[in-house]
Formats: sequence, C-alpha cells, structure tokens
Amino acid sequence: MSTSQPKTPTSQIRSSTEFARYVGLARTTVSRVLNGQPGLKPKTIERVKRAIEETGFVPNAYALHLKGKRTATVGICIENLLTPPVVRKLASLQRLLREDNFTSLIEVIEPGNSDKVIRHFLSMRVEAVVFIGHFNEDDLTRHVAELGARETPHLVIDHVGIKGANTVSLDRTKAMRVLMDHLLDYGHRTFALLAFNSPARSVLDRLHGIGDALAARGLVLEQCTSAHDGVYPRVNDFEEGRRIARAFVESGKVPTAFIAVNDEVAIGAMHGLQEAGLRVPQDVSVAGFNNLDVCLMPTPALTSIDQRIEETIQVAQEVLLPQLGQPLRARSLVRLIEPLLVARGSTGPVRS
Amino acid sequence: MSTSQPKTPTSQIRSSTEFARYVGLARTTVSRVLNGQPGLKPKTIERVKRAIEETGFVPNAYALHLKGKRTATVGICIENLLTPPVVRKLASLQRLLREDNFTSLIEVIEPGNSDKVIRHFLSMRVEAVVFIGHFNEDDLTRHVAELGARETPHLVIDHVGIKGANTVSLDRTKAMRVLMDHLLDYGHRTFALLAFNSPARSVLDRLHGIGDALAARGLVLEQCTSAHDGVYPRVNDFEEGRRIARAFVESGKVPTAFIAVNDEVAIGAMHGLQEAGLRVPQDVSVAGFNNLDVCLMPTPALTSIDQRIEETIQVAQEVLLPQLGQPLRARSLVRLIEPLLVARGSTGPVRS
DNA sequence: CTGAAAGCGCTTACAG
DNA sequence: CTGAAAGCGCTTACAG
Repeated sequence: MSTSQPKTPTSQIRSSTEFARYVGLARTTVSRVLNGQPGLKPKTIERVKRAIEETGFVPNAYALHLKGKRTATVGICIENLLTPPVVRKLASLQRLLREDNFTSLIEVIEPGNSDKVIRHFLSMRVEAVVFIGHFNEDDLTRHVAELGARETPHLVIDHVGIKGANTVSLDRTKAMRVLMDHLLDYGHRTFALLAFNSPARSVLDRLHGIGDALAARGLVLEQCTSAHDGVYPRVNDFEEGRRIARAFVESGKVPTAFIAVNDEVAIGAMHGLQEAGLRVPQDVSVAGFNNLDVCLMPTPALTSIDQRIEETIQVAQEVLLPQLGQPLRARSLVRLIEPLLVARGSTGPVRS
Repeated sequence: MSTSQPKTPTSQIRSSTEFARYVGLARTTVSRVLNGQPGLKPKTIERVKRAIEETGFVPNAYALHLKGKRTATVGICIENLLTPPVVRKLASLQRLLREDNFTSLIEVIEPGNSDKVIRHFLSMRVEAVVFIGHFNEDDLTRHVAELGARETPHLVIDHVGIKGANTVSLDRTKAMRVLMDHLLDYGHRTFALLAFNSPARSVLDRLHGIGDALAARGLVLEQCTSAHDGVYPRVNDFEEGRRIARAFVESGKVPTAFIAVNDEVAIGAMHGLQEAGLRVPQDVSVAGFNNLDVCLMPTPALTSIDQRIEETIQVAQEVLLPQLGQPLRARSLVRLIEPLLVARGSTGPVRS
C-alpha cells in the first residue's frame, strides 16, 4: 500500500481522520508530526511524511485556526488608484510579511465597500489591518477606532492626520520644502503648480510645504505661484501635463519653474514646453514627484522626489510586527519618512 | 441594557454563544437571523440586528466554513514582475470576483515559493486557483495537474502552452502578425527587434508571429531582422531602449522599422533615434506593445498593441465561474483574445 | 512513545 | 416560532 505511486495524490483524503486511518496511526500522533512536536519515533515521522506525499494531504486551515492556532493573517486595504508607488508598497509589505510567515488578505477599497472589507477581515480574524494609500477620511477614522475597540492593531501608510491612527508616511510637506529650496536656490521666484487641484490630504500637505518654503524666504504663495489646472477628470496624466503647459504658454505668462503633482504630469508638461520652443532647463525648470523609471526618459532627465518606499515599508514592518499578539499600545504612533530629492537635468539656474 | 450606547462596541463578545447570551436567545435563533433564514418574528430579527450594532459581533469565518459553508475563495497567483498590465488584470479579476461575492487570496509567486503558495491555497480550501502572468513552466504544469487531481478548477491567464491547462490569453502570435502586416503594408522590409532576447514563452510566441508574417510574404526572418540586445539584466526599460537604438545607429546599419518588446523600450528607442537626428516616422518607424498611457507622451505618439485586458478578464470570468462547485470538466479549454493594433504617429510609410 | 476525549464556534437537522 | 444535540476537522491536555 505504501509502495511507490507518488505521482497521483489520492484526492479522496480530506481530513486528518481519514489520513490517520490511511497511515495507520492515531490522529493525535499525526497532528504531532504535522506540528513538528518533539518525542516522536523517527520511523513514525517518516511514515507520516511519506503518506503526505502519497496522498497530498493538506490540513484544513479553518479547523486549525478554529482550534486556537494563530491565524497569522494581516488584512491590507489598498486605495483604488493602483499607481506604481502604491503597488510597490503593497508588494514590499506582502513580501516582508511572508518572510515572517504572515499571510496577507488584500482588498481594494472602493467608495462604499470599506465596511464590507473590514467586516470580512474581522471575520477572518486578522491579527492586524494595514491601510495603504488615501481613503475617505471619515471611513478611515471610523475603522481605526473600531479596530482599536477590538484590540486589533492597525497601521496607516501614507494617510496622515487620522485621529488615533498609527501612521507611517513620507513627509510630504518636507518633500516639497526640499524641492522648493532646490529651486529657490537656483533663483526661481515664479512657479507653476501642475495638477495640484485635489482636495486630498496628501496634496494639501504638499501645498503647505510649498507655502512654508516660500514663507521662509519672505515670499507669499499666492503671489509666486499660478495654475491652469483642468477641471475635467484626468484620463491620461501625460496628456494633462502637456495640456496645462500649453495653457501657460498661451497665457503669455510662463513661470520659470514648473512643479507637477507627479512624474507623469511633469513629463507631459516638459514635452509641451519643449514643443512650444522653450528649453529645459535653460528657459524653464520642471520637477516631478515619485521618481518613477520614466524620469530617465525625457531629455533632460526629470528631477523628482523619491518616496523611499523600501524604507517606508521597513519602518512599517518595525512598527507593526511587535504589536501583533501584544496588548494594544495606548498612544498612537506617527513616523515620518525623510524625502529624497533626486536632482537631474530638468532643473537648473534661472536665466538671468 | 439594550438602550443606547452604540458607539463603543463591547469587544468582549467573540462567539455566537456569548452573543446569544447577550441578546437572550438561543444560538440557533441567532444563527438563523444571521443567515437570513425565513420564519423569524420581525421583533426577533430586530433584536438581533440591534445587538450586532451594539456589540460589533462578527461571526468567525473559520467556524463557518468548517461547518460546511462554501469558502467562496479563489486563490490568485501573480508573477513576480508587477508590470502595469499584470496589475490591471489582477485588479479587474478581483473586482469581478468580488461582484460575485468571492474573496480572493493573492500571492506573488517568486522562484521557489510556488509550492508553498499552492499548499496555503489548498489549506484555505480555495474553490479555484488562477495564475496571472508567466511562471516556471514545469512548476505551472505540476500545479495544474495537482489541482486537477484534487478536482479544484484552475485558470491560467497569459501563459499558453501548459499541458492540460485551462487558458485565456492574448493571441500574441497574431498580435505580432497584425503589427508586422501594418509595417509591411507601409513598405518596411528591414526590422530591428528590441529586447526580444528572452526565452519566455510569451516572447517566443511573438517571434513566431513576426516570422509568420514575413513568411506569408515570402520573406525570411533571419534576413529581415537584426538585434543589438544587451546581455545584462535590464534596470530601466527606457534606458535599455535608448541604448539599443544607439547601438543600431553606431553600427551604421539602421533598419527602417523598430519593433520593441514593450512600450517602455520602444519609447526609449524613439528618444535614442531622435537624439541621433533620425525623424520618426519619416526615417524610422517605431512600435511598442501593451498600449500603456505612456504611449501618448512622445512626439509622435507611439503605435502599440493593446492587450484588451478588460475583455481578457471578462472571458476569464465566464470560463471560471461556471466551474466553481461543479464537477471538473474533462477537457481543458483554451481561449485566445484578439489583439488590437493601435496605430499612431510613430509608424508610417517607409521612405522611398 | 501513542491513543481516547474534550472542545474551538459555528450550522443544521430534529424536536417541541 | 424557538431550543437542545450532533458534528465539521483539527489540537491539546490527560491517560496509559
């Protein structure tokens, strides 16, 4: 019976009872082998191992966890907009969790489904919930409170300003201060803001950073900056950047520095400006945000802000893992990640 | 007791027993309300509903499924390389599954971890497994066979040629035939192949398509095409495209049409060619693959092949859902998706 | 070193 | 319309 037909797992065996009968041992013994407990005869272990290969038996996770085993599961909510930075954060986090033998449950939060997702996570008895990206602030605040009441740890990545939330985020305000200082040092005093017309907290924080940097030099945001942002939904960020750049050119008032909400808009704008005969960076400087691969493509390459995603996720892990299975910490914790300015050819001294 | 303090869920309640005691009903009754079974007094239903709000009680999914409820879970394996098309397929599929009240378990397959992932899926008693992208062919074949032996349905998206696998994929061979016909009709007879130096089945299929299209006009692949592909690992596809384009220019033998493995390489190449003083499409035509947003960015915009991802996922759903909970179908099924050529300014008639 | 018994949190016949 | 009992597939004391 236990000879050699290892190729076709007998799919009949569905429970440890059947499996134990197949091996000819008590369920208890089998369970102990499966869990690597000490004090088993090598021969017994060998028998069970071989039977697993023969039958392809996989224990039922639902019974395991019902019986008190940790679920070792973390629920991850990600925002609707699957931009490269969000995907990279998700992938990095999942990898780190898996290295610690945690499974992740991943759900995209869309308008109106966040309660359902959280309930699902709770029913799966996740040991923590992580939010990556930007969400409806009220929903998020409510979920954070509910998780707290259930003593389930949570972590909010990227969305700052949520009451009571443990947060890890790029310091977006500082990011823009750093970028502005870079441009101000080059002598720029007039700035085009491209596609910053969003009420999202992440964008507002960045506008604050811009304002702070200007204020530090005695300048006023409203006087130094201008915008021609579209009001329609953006279909393609590249196109949008080009469109806005053109609007500046046509208006006849072209600032010396263009600051875009992201790299795609920046590159679109750069193309728009170059098509209008302006030279980058001799006539205008252009800067993006996120430091995507695409930054290396235009000529000159695009100056951008790197989110340091690996570092963000590293910190996320350091903050999250110690909380799992522990009594909930009383005070919430906010960690900000230092932005990294990657200066390339698209920004330079203002023409005198 | 059941007055009004709805804000603070009493996190103590962790089981239906405790919950039933709280409401003052039998567990059976509570269970029936939770499952929406008929024949309950409205007042009873009301009582339970209110208690749920008061306590925030969420039933334990592990007990539910152990007791025989369907897990309504699908395992999704995605390839390591999280390119935009892969992410879009994943997101679309998960959305469709959720609309049918299926939960998805998502795991990235990395070299050597696929067995572990499949075991995890099996232990979670998934009702099907979906593979998105390209994987080690032997692993994939083995997993497909194992799932079959366990009567668990599966679906392979994108990876054609797996024995016994239910497959939905873009017809990559045809995609290249269509693109080649487009270029051949324009009079092109010399072709640069950019970054097709991969042994992946998806790339080989595309090379076959190129060969077929040439053969149909009495031309021979080896005589019409040339390559300067790098042997190093690619860090940045844009840079790689530019580098390869430069190699062609420096070699002094510049084909009239450049066909790239993807949009990023194509755009990099286009920039490289333009920087060398060649005009697109007057001097050279350039074509990409995937029809990403970035295609609209260069001047002229990039001709590309659209994978019709929504259609792919739609078919995936139509093929997969009917299999769930059904006896396993004997013959495997292969569906190919028609590619869509999106001709833009980067391709044009060959200079006479 | 191995086995029989209890119990995790649910649902589902089966009685009342 | 509601309740007591059995059982899903495991693990963990507790005996032998």
